[in-house]
Formats: sequence, structure tokens, C-alpha cells
Amino acid sequence: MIKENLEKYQIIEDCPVRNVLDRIGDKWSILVISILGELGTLRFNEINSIIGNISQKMLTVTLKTLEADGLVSRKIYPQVPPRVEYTLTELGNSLLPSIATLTQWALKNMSTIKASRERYFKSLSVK
Amino acid sequence: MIKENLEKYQIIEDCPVRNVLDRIGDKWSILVISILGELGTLRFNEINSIIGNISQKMLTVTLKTLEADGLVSRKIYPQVPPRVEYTLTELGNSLLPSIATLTQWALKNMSTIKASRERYFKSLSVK
DNA sequence: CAGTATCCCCTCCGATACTG
DNA sequence: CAGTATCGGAGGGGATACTG
Repeated sequence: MIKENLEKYQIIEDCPVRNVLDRIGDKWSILVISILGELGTLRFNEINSIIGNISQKMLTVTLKTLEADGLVSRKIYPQVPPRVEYTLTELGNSLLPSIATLTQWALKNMSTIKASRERYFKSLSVK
Repeated sequence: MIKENLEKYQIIEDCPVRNVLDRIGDKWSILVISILGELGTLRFNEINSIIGNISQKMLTVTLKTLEADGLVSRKIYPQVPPRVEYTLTELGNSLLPSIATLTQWALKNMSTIKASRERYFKSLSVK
């Protein structure tokens, strides 16, 4: 019963969930995707302002990774000062429903989880 | 247009996606949830064997976190040697569809993303 | 404006050894 | 069997300063 399932999970290298989570499971990717998904095309500093507390470095890294993965497209206007616009690609857009599903679940169960954690740690301190 | 969206995203502390991603966005949580979701109730070492390349420490930490969040329940049989069984709670089960959605997307788009990355890095080395 | 380049901390995670 | 305890490396991410 277990042995039959070994190979299914053991080959982590090509695990699809790992593959996607390694990319969007970081601190900022999903937030950036959500913002672009909702607001359309945005410039670097617009995204920066909307998020508010992201460092310039991490926004750069996040956008570069998303661009490399083909989730975000980057358009440069050759002018001074430069203007760079970011938009979700079709692939990026296709990820929105999955994120929405996750968001729904999170919104619905946040308080339950929070309560569970508090109960759990309280029970630990008693022991 | 941007200003109205500021508060929606800027308060990261209570951002639901952050909240859920901070928990299941780690290296092993989703895998453990998937395995328990598919195989039902399992003992510590059974999960360990199925995954294969997880360290004992990380399996412990992962299961403890999932238990604290109320996603996994832990049942101890007071015997020697000990027997401990892990099962998804109702809350844990309710997360399965979201994970499935994400998995579907990952499976469907893995190759596209991989190709995109290769193209991207190849174009970098040219410059 | 849209980034780079550094420095550095801190957490995640693995390896290893030990225990009730 | 099902953990705990400890150490240490890798890298994610922030702060700051600089640039075309």
C-alpha cells in the first residue's frame, strides 16, 4: 500500500508542486502577480509604492524571476529618465485563478488557524 | 487609481495570502498534506519513508507546525515502542482542492516555464 | 526613474548524535 | 519508534549607497 506510492512522491526533483512553489512561494511573487493582475500595466515605482514595504532589491529580483519564468513581460521605453512597464503575460494571467482559490481559502480560515495556534502554544506552556 | 489600492496591499501583516503562504510555502508542508490527503492516516516513519529524502528534524518541524495550525491531527498510542498517527483534520482536508488547483496549473505549465527560463538565460549570455 | 552593488543578518534546512 | 538537541552551511532578504 505504501510501496506503490513511493516513486510517486520520492522523485522530488521533478515534482510539479515543488517546481511552482520554488518560484512563487517566496516572499513577494504572489503579491506582485496579484497586483499586476488587478491593476494591469504598472511601472517599477508604481508597484514599489503600492506594496510600500518592499526593498528595491527584492522588487528587482522578484520581477526578474517572474520575467524569466515568463509570467511577467517587461517593456522598456528608451527615454530619459527611463520608463519600464510590467504586465502579466498570458501565462501569468492563467495563474490568477489558482491564487484566487488560495486567497479564498486563506481569508475563510485565517481566524481558525490563528485560534488553533494560540490554543496549541497555550497547551504547551501548561505542560 | 493607485492611491485607492494602497491600503489594500500595504498592510502586509494581515494579508491573507502572506498568512497562508508563510505556513504552507515552506519546503515540505504541501507535500506532507498531499500525502496525508491521499493515503489517509499514516505513522511518522511511514511518511518519512514515502518522502524518502526529508530529514527527521524537518518532518518533525513540519508536522508540529501543521498540527499547531490545526491542519493535521496527532494521535498517540501509549505503548512501547510508541505509535503515533497523523491524519488531516477537516481544515486540512479543505485545503486539498486549493493545492490540487495549484498542482494542475504546475503540471500544465512546467515545461513552458522551463523553456522560458532557458530562453531568458540564453538571451542574457548573448549580451 | 529604474535599477546595481555591497554588506550583513537571520532563518531554513540538513547531518549527526542522542533518548524514553 | 518517534522523536530531541546541537552544529553549521546556504541563501533569502533588508539597508544603504551608487549609476546611466
